[in-house]
Amino acid sequence: MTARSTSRRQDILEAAAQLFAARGFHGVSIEDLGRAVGVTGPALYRHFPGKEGLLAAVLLDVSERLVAQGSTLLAGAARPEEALDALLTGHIEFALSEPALITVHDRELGNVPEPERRRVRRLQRRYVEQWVSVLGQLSRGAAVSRCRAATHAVFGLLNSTPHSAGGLDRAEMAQLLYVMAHRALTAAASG
Amino acid sequence: MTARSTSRRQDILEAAAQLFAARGFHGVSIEDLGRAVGVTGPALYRHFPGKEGLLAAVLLDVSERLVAQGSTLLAGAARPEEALDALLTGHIEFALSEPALITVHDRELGNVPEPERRRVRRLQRRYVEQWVSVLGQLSRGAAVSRCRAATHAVFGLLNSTPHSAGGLDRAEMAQLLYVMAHRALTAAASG
DNA sequence: CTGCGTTGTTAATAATCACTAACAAAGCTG
DNA sequence: CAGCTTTGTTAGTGATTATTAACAACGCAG
Repeated sequence: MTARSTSRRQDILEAAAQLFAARGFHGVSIEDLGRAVGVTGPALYRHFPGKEGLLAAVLLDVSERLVAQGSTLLAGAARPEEALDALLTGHIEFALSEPALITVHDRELGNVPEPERRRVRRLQRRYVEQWVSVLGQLSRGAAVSRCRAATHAVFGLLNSTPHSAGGLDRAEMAQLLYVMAHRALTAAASG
Repeated sequence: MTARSTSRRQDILEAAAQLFAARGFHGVSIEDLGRAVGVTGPALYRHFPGKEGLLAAVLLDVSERLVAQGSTLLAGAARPEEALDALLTGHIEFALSEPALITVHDRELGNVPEPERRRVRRLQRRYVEQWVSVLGQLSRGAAVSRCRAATHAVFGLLNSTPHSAGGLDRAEMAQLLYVMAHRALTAAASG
């Protein structure tokens, strides 16, 4: 694999994330994807096995990055409070930097074929469990199912960024999301 | 319009909400929609002008119901604290009762053609403004753009229910969502 | 230079899709 | 009962789609 083909492949992945986020998997054609990187549709088959395989590559990439980031952050945190702070800050940074990836990540799993689908699900589950374990440490006595539901709810809050997008600048938005998510989680952990 | 045709029309709308929520607008065919209510595909054209018109009807219905519910609740609330409580409880009830409608409502606007699209957008905006006005009363000094962002974020939190779905029973989930959303909003209003 | 792998192209294929046309049953209205 | 409306059917039609085939330019290794 040459340097040129690597960057072309990366261009396709990024364009695909943008288009899938904006119009949904079935709302984007192979021709659309090619045009977005300046080639014709069938050229994509030189880089990916097909449309579903392209989506699978996008989802595997984002899922792996989230889990890897989570592992790194958890390893560097001494106390659970620090861990929660790191997870929140990291996820917010990710959501604000790559809104298209975040959108595709929680909408398009259903269009990924097996066996990649199973792998993506596993990674998503592992990322959720990283949050759940921190939440469990912070709230003695809270049921795991409650921590899991709270984590999903906070993901919904944080991942709403791509859809609201609006009037706040990035720093204000990051701070707002942090304080809202933090309060929501501590409320869930102590309720 | 006979009683039978009304119920058939309603059946189609409900089936369409389910299918659009599960697979996305472009992931559902007219044949799929017909089969879901026990008729062939083309029979739908007796009740709706086409696939886009059907989606528009679904979105107009849910948008109107949310605004109407919001108006009723706001009219019955004496103080802003009561209003917020009512909006939260009402939205949670809606999201838990009709997850498919909630999902379609915040994903499929882009596939609604003009001029219905404009009407749906207006209704969605009015519903957001109902929340924003209450939030503004509760937090003197907070910028409107901040209140709007906080409202969108809380919608993301509350509307995450369809995707997590999991281990909690309905009453527990409702209470968890309430406390998380309430804390998140008061944090946003006072930060 | 020669030859080969890489990365494109255009053209064709087969499937699917939204939608229309033509026709049929069935119920209400006169 | 006769006729019109409602609601359905099956059989097209034309457009779009994902994918494959066949072929061309191009860079690079020998």
